[in-house]
Amino acid sequence: METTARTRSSGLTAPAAPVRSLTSAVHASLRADILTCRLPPGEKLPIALLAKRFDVSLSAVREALSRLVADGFVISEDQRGFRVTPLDIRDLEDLTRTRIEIETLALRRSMAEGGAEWEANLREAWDALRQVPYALARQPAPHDGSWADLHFAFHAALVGGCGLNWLMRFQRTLFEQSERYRALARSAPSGDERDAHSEHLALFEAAMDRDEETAVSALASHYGRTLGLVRAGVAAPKAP
Amino acid sequence: METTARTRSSGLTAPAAPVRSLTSAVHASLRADILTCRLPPGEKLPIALLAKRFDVSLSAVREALSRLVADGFVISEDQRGFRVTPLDIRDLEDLTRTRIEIETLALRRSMAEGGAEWEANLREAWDALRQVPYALARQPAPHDGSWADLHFAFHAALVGGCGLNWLMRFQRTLFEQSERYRALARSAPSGDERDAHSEHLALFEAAMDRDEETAVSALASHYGRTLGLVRAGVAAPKAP
DNA sequence: AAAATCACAATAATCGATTTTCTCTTGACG
DNA sequence: CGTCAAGAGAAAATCGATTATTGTGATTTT
Repeated sequence: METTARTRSSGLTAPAAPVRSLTSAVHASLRADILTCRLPPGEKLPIALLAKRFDVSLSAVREALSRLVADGFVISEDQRGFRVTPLDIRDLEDLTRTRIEIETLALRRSMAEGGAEWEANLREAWDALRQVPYALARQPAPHDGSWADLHFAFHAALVGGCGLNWLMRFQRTLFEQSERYRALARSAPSGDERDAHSEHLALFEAAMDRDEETAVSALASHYGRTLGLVRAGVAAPKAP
Repeated sequence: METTARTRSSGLTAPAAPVRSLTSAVHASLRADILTCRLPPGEKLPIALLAKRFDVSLSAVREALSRLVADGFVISEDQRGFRVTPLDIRDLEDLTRTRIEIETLALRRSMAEGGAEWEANLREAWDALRQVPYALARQPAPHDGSWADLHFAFHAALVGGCGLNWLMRFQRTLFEQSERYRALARSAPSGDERDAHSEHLALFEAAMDRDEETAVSALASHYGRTLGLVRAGVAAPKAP
């Protein structure tokens, strides 16, 4: 029963493995570039070019791309290669609503069934997150201990007591997908000025108090705010 | 606004594309074998062997396997190759509970918000399903118009009015994962003797009546029954 | 001038050879 | 006896070459 701190790769960043294959390395690198929008949505991903850039063979790139397709970050069409999955505002709305639905579900279950272990993990995640200033959220890439990484860990800990692995997997998928929209919003001129700290704090306290209604509404407004910010950011994208 | 009957690839079987690349063909074939447990859970998938069997190169197989990893039907470990994702009873329970949670959510939304189009699609899916005897569920592989295919289409239609694409995607994922357990149960000596027809009928009628509570409980017991059958089937697997 | 056609360049898909990493066996050593 | 280590064999990962497809733009046809 692996419980607490191990390698402390909180989650968002690549799984524990310290890169055991070239393919994995390329996959991780591309993934980070996509998550942060350094590789913009819709961008063509020419295999030969990438192979040169990473100094590996075509096959390695191809397989890395296949994995990204699996993750939903890249799309492929037979005979027409790969491209970064496009983003659009309609998808973001769908994503956000689904996120609220799923996490509400999971959060309720966690609060109802979560034991001491859940509480401990949640507190730990919150303690770690609170110490990193939100300003660092713009860090180039997520890595162990980065704000993005701790942010994910916090939200994962919130629903970590629900007892349903599949639900948590979906939560993760949705979180990662949203990450790209967040990156987009951050790069926009309007920036994102928000008090993430107090939003998270409210969430944390309501959860620890097992106050379902407060927690659930805090969650919904937290995500609603994210949606608003991204919408504003996308509406006024930086000049080409 | 693509609405009604087109190619009528109801869903479970491979997407419309008539196999545009070798890789896609291998992927589809392996996928079908895994879904039906012709390739048993946990089975090693040696690349060279598969390449010979399908008469294609290593790369093609490798990429097909990568895609299956994405689908969750295959797992891979760097340097140690691929194997069919194992099944276990704990996962099935998780899967079933999550399924009930998610579909309940989606079904409620559909009933609350679904319009005439939703009703029409649902009726169409039900009419198609009711005409195929459940006995044919044992058909070797899902294909357009097979019971498995129509069964999926029916459940997809049920939640098709929820308005959340992500939720529907998850519904699909869960359905496909369950398909493997169903196959397992069918192959077991205890078989699965059940009145799927009336279970589906009850579901259909409650949904059309917009009777949320009845529909939701019908859904839960429908899946609960599936769980029970599979459990029985797995407990008494056919001899090695 | 617009549409259809053809040849060429660019890019993706596929292949089979080569290199690297694991795994299993055999035998020495504690 | 059980543990550990070296080495042969098997399998996976990687590579770069080859083949097939697509897209483009010039050329021809209506």
